[in-house]
Parts: sequence; structure tokens; C-alpha cells
Amino acid sequence: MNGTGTAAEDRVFAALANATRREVLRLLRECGPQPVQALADHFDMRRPSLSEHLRVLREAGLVSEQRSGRQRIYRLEAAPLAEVQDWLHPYERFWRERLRGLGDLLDRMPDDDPS
Amino acid sequence: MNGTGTAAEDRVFAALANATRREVLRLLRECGPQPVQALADHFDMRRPSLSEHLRVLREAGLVSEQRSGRQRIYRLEAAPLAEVQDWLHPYERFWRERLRGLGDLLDRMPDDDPS
DNA sequence: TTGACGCGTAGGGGATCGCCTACCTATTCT
DNA sequence: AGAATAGGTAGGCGATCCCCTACGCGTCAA
Repeated sequence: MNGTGTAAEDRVFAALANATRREVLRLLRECGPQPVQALADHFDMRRPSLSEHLRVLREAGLVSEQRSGRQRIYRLEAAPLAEVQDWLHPYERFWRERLRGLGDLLDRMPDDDPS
Repeated sequence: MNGTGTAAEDRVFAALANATRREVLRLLRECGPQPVQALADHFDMRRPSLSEHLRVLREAGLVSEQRSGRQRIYRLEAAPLAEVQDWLHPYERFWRERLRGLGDLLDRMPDDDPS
């Protein structure tokens, strides 16, 4: 049921690899669902360019659109970000150990027994 | 002390936007610090190409290198991933709400009942 | 010293990115 | 109906990505 192959993962990470798109996500999170023009007002960029960014976000599943008259209301869809957090999770112990200053010890331990 | 501007953030997200580089991070996490050749063996790619990926990861602060003879031992540096998690955090309540909402929706789904 | 090894860098080439200016459709207002 | 508004699409263009093949530089072995 979970179609999450590397392709979907790839689209999400690629979508996040652009500051404009991350800013769009922030705007949708802080200001709620908005039409395209309202979003475009925050950027020094022509509206068609923003439309393409919205398409990348849509194909990554990070936003959804809902038609309302002649407007398209874009809404944040955060579910793919949960998968990013899942991806991040196995790394968590590494930066926590690092902060405690225990990292160097573990880093020299591939898989063998100290005696 | 924390030079984390948008530039550093941008480098981290851009570094993660490539499946090969994410796989390098996984290898360093699961198998520990390794020289370049050992990493390159896992990819269908010439070694210089992997070297460039390692440079991107290094400039994002995600790996560090330690010279040992004629080898360069690469090690995972997970600290920038903690910043990604920080970036992710304000979105968390959105996907939790969404999942709960989806659960409620499915509970009330009347016309989807296979077998 | 001569050669083999480990790895980075230079530079080229095709694909993709990210911006732009038209241009098109669909909806709403006179 | 005609004009204005909202927004997607086409296509061009320079920049960047990601791969490649040379090649350079330092280190170990003979």
C-alpha cells in the first residue's frame, strides 16, 4: 500500500532542495492555504516561475490544490515530511553522541570486540 | 558560533537531493568510517565521480575526511542533519493532524468495503 | 628510484534546473 | 458578448548537475 519507493523519496528531497520551494511550504504552514497570486507576492519572481515550483511541490505530494472559482487554493500536505523524518531517525543517535562527546569512541568501532 | 545562515541550510538540502549521496551517508552510518575506494565499490560509477559527491557532502558538513597514509578516511558528521530535523519540527503537527484526520475519515468510510 | 596505488582536480558533454516572455483556457464582472 | 482576472503551459536560454576520461600529486613497495 505504501508506494514509497526511492522515486517518491527522490522527488521529496529534490523538492526541498530549493529555497523558494521551502519558503512556499513555510508560507502555507504559517498563513494557511492560499491562491497562487498571494504566494507569488512574497517572491521576486514572475508568477509562471512560481507555478512551476508549485508543480514540483505537487508532484512530490507536499502541496495539494483545490479549485475555487478561477483560483487555485494551495494547501500544505506535510505527510511526505514525515517520511523525511523517518529517514532522518537512524542518524539521530550520531549527532546526539557527538554532542555528548562520545562520538570518537563509537566511530572507531566497526563491528569488533574491544578486550 | 552557529554560522547557520540560509547558505549552509541550502548546501545541506542540496547535498541530500541526490540518491548516491544519501546512500554514502547510509554506508558511513552502517559500516563506519571508510576510505574512498571502499565506498566506491558500492556504486556503478567511476571513482572520480564519487569523489565529487564526497566534496559536496564535505562542503555541507555532512562528512569529514582524515588522512591515513595514502588513504582518506571519510566519516559521517550528522550535526547538519540535526538542523534538518529542527527545520522539520514546525511541520510535525500538520502531518499528525492529517493522519488523525485520515483515520477519522477512514472510520467513517461507508462505500469502500472489498470482500 | 621506479613503479603501483589512493585520491583529488580539470575539463568536456549531455541532461536538468530555474528563470524569463509569450500564449492559452477557464471563470467572473460589466 | 466582451474585458478583466487567475493561473497553467510552451519554449528559449544561461547556469548548474552529474557523469565521464585524462592527468597530477603524494605515499608505499621493490
